[in-house]
Amino acid sequence: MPKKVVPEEARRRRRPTRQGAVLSEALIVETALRVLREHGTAGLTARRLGAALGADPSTLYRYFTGMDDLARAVGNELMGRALDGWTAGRGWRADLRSLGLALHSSYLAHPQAAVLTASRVSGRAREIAVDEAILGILRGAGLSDEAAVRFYHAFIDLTLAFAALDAGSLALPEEARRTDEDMWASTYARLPAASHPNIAATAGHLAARMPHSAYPVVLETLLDGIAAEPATAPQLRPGRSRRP
Amino acid sequence: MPKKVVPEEARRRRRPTRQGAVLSEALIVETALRVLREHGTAGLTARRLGAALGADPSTLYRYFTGMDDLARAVGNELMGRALDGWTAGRGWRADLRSLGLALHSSYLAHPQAAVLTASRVSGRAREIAVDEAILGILRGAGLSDEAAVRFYHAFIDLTLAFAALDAGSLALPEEARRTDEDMWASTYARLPAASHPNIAATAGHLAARMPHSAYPVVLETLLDGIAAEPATAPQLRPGRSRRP
DNA sequence: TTGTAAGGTCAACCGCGTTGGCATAAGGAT
DNA sequence: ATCCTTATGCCAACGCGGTTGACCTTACAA
Repeated sequence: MPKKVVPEEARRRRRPTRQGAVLSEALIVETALRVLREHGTAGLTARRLGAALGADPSTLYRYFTGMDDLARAVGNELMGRALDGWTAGRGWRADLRSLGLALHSSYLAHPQAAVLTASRVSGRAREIAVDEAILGILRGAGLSDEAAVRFYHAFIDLTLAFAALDAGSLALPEEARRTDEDMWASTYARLPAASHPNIAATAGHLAARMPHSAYPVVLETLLDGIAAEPATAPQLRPGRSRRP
Repeated sequence: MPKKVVPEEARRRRRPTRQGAVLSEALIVETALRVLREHGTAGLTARRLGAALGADPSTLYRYFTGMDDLARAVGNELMGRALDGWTAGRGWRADLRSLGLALHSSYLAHPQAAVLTASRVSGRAREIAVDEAILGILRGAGLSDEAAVRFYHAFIDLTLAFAALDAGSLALPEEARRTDEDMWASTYARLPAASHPNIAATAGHLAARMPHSAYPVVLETLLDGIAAEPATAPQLRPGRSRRP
């Protein structure tokens, strides 16, 4: 058992496993994403990941201190993928909106992985890059440092919190997911108007809206809130505001 | 092993366990909350809960179909506790704000339980009661059914998503929590201004704000968004708006 | 008073993360 | 080319997890 994990950039010897695979941190993370997709959130086990890699489970401890550490590496990978498919330059509001949606959908593209990682701070490089980008947009929009941090905090936590929540239902086994979605059309729609007048009156709207994410709605109200914040620097470029 | 779980209200025989305890769904849920607080999110195991109740682990399967079902019952309990400590009647904006904060703090009062349950829909009675209350406030404020449902969805998902996120860090072992919080004062504060100018410039604000929840900030922007929605009914009582 | 089955217990199954010991081959030094 | 070191892989085992099937035992209905 390793006394310490060797950092990826210091690795020299790449001994193939008995079954011929040459391991690396990137290969393990990538394989973990595949295993998560195929076997679900609880299906990422050291034994199964080892088998998928053609390696002994204990070998993973040469690369990560434990399954927890591996999970954080997976989270960092999702952050990086979001940032890769994103470009700035169309004004603070459009940039912030597109970054939020990119993060949200990067996580939802791997729901089982998102459930496992979205609530944890990895502190790794690509996560820090995302933080830097958000603060840059807000400060570039002319907000004071205090306001920039206040809204950075709101923005990133909102995005990750919704990523985790929305991923939660997507990550359910197909059958359970349909059951949950149907609940709005069955259980809730059948509550008697006498005891639950408001649910009864809106059952149709509920069934139509609840299976989708509320993230875009809340994100827009947050952007409205940012737009209403007085700027302290002259370069404020006002985005499309709710009250033009 | 039971073929089927007998619903709580149909139970007749209350045989005490070998160690004298008389079981019930309520006692089990209450004990689960205690075990969660004492042993953490991963510490709620059938064996440990059985021991805390003075019963065999397999006895739990007479009351719940599995640990998953038990978790949903715990979540329903947290919903109920929030609703118990809440009263309406001070206008839609104050009512919605206080209900959101009540839910948020009810979950944060049991962080280990919140992590386990906040992302799951229980479909049980007290959760439905919360849904009915929210829809009632919004429709009572004069919103159209469509708008009421849109903002109900945003409100409940926002609240639960933040409850889960914020509970996540509170539920960490004391040492890990301090490490996470200190990260803003150590790792982030030490990033060179050359590569991360925006983080470097705001390090002080970050260290001060990040350990707290962003929920109140986002909630207010959502309430602003609701206030800006045109009412279709005459009884709209405008709350304190951002633009008076 | 008696029969039934609800609600307990017991023992066992298999999978989990993790660890200590060991084998081997990669790659720098000579 | 050869040797030596040690990184990196494998193996076996530990304790704990959820869950199950078979089996008692006793509260209640008839």
